[in-house]
Amino acid sequence: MRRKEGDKASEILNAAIRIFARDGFDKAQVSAIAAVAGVGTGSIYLYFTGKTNILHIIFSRFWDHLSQEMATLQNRDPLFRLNDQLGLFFDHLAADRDLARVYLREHHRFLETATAQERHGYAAALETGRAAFLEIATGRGDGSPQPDQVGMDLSQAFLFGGVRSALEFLLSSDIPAEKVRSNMLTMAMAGILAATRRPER
Amino acid sequence: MRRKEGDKASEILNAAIRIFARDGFDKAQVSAIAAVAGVGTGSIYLYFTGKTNILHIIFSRFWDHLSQEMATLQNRDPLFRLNDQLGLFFDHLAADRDLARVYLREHHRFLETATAQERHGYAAALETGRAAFLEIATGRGDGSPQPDQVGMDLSQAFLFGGVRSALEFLLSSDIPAEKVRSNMLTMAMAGILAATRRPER
Amino acid sequence: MRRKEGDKASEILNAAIRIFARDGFDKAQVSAIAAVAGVGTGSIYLYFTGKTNILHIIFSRFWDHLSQEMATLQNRDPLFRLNDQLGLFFDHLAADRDLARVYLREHHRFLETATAQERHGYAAALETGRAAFLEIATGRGDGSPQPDQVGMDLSQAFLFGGVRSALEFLLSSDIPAEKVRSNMLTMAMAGILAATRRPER
Amino acid sequence: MRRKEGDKASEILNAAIRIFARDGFDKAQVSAIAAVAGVGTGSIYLYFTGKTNILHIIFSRFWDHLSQEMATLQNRDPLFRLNDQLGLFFDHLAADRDLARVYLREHHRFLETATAQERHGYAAALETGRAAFLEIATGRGDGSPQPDQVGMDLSQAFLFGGVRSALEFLLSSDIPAEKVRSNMLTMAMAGILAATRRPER
DNA sequence: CATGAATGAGGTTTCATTCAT
DNA sequence: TATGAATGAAACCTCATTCAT
Repeated sequence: MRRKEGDKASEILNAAIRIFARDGFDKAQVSAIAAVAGVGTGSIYLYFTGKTNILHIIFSRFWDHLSQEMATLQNRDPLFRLNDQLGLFFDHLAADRDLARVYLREHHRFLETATAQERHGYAAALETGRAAFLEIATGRGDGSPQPDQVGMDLSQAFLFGGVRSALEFLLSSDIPAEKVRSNMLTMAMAGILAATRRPER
Repeated sequence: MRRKEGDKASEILNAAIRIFARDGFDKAQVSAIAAVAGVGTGSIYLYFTGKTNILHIIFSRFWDHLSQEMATLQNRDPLFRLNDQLGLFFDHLAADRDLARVYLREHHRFLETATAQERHGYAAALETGRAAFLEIATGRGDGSPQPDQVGMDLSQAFLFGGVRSALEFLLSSDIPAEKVRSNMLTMAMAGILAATRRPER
Repeated sequence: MRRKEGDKASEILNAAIRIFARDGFDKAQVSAIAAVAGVGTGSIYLYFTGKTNILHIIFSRFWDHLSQEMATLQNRDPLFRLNDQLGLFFDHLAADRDLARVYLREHHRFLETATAQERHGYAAALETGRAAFLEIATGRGDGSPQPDQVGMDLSQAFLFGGVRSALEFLLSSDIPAEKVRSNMLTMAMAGILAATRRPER
Repeated sequence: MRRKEGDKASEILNAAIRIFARDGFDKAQVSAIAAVAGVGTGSIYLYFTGKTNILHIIFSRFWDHLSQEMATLQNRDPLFRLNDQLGLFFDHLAADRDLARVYLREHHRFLETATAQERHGYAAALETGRAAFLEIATGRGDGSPQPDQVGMDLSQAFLFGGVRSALEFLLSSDIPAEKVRSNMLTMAMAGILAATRRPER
């Protein structure tokens, strides 16, 4: 009588996403997660060190998976690659709206309290995006020896914020994900181009 | 024997912003707010119905002020007007980093639980931005009778998300606000243009 | 623009009876009493030492008045006198149902915490009843030198309990006070007779 | 490793009776109950929904037990049966003076706030007494087709009030319970007879 | 490994009382 | 006298975490 897939830890993570999405992290009760996961309350602590740890692992796994998939995107054109990366990020969250909800409301906790180890996948994903960005900037470069790193990081952040809002929009409306996705990417691409365009002479 | 500046309610709101920024809404203690405000714990309840109400009023006042200032922006070119609006939004939050922090982490609670009355300023600000957006879309229009409203709302959301991330970036770095602001606006403008551009023939 | 009758203290006492009847002593708020009395909250403390003191004075005045009226009952037959006394007690509370409610629920606090001074009227009323009782017992006596004082006190208490329940009954029904009163007195008289009857030979 | 006697819920109820008797319901602290019961404060809420619920269950159990025992009283003479019922009521409370104290001061809360379910035993006890009363009234009847129901209810209430006062008397004196009991029943019987006696021709 | 009964620290809110005006 | 804004102590209840079984 095995559960659909994966071990008990995954069951718990999955249940936690539902509960965090419904109640928010602070109001969420560990016992509720256990109930949804179909395990005893105490069993949670066999797999996780506590409620916060569950949240960390949720995002840790999310970013691990995402960064791995991002690494497989091989489009030669860095602009399209970045486009694909953002699309992938959007798709992963659009596919699990509860997870998206948790991302929107609780991801800051992950960044604030997770260990470097737990943030590894996140850092990797960020770096992958950064690489594409750099390639765009230098590729268009006509010799510019020092692309503005700060500006690039900010641009990258800006795009993430845009995708974030697109997800928020998706959750609060009945618009098909595909339409939101394409609109969102249109703006993102334009933003990238603007950000990497060299200041007028 | 008046208080330093403003009434006691404002003192409490101000203190709450500091505490919410430091501890987050859920962990924030009313007694800590009272201590920072220099009033007795019970006095909080003379001015507010509870902790949640304080949060609502913080954002309610913020949006009321902002929407009023946004209404004064009179640039004839809607694109520049929108640019000014986003800048204004950014400036208000960049000027009070604790408030920005609270905005980033707790604004969703405001949208989820505040009354329509409390959300009035927010709605007004949104509408002001929407109007500029519509003007851009139709102004550029060559007869297009029905600008895509959903697309416009999404674009607006996208921009807010971008500004949001710019603020997040600002808080986590030592970059001067001015630099973040200009970079952010560059991307925003490019996004707007892309969003309102008619699909290629 | 004087109030109907009496001074501010009486207004407060009257208001307190309404509030105590409605909310119970513990839940009753001093500010609510002040509001009903039409005075400022702080003014309460010009006339009374606190909430408990108000309760004490309510009952103190009640018993003072009652004991004085009881002293005027001059029926020569002690049985009828006792009957009149119980009737008087009933009438006073039946005439002010809020006061009756307060009596039913809070009188024990008066006995437990009031000073001897405050309980003076109560003691006097009790003594008046006791005297009638004793007269009945000895009057019927055929030489019994020592009427059973304990038994008499208990009998008196029993009667008070009966009247108490009659009042409770009155408050929870629509029966006319007069009917309740007469039924109640019928039982009381029978009880008295039984209590003072000498054990069968 | 079982607890001394009974389950933890009973321990808590027992402790609550002591604390309610000592401090009154409103002043009683849940933590004090827990301490006396020898459990953690939080454990209270595993067995009861709150402080009020504890009070309800105390009286609910009391009346359940009492009504069951009352049902076993089989004296053919309804007068003696009623006598036994009152005696039983007295005995149960005289046997636990703290419970008696709680009854005297807090029973009205039970009647005012308990659910019909919780009041079931109370209603049953009342009905048992009513039945005996009716039997007395009709048994003595010489054809009276409609005994005065209101008068009977009032008489029953009167008796309960008398027993109530007897208990109050018992608590405030050193008189042996047995003496209080017999005196009390003497008066009660006389009252019943008077109440059920047909008005003189 | 698994459980869930038990714990107790901790926080929001109420309200009797005070006192500056 | 009269006021009512201000106070702050106090208490119910929740829930993350533990541990005996």
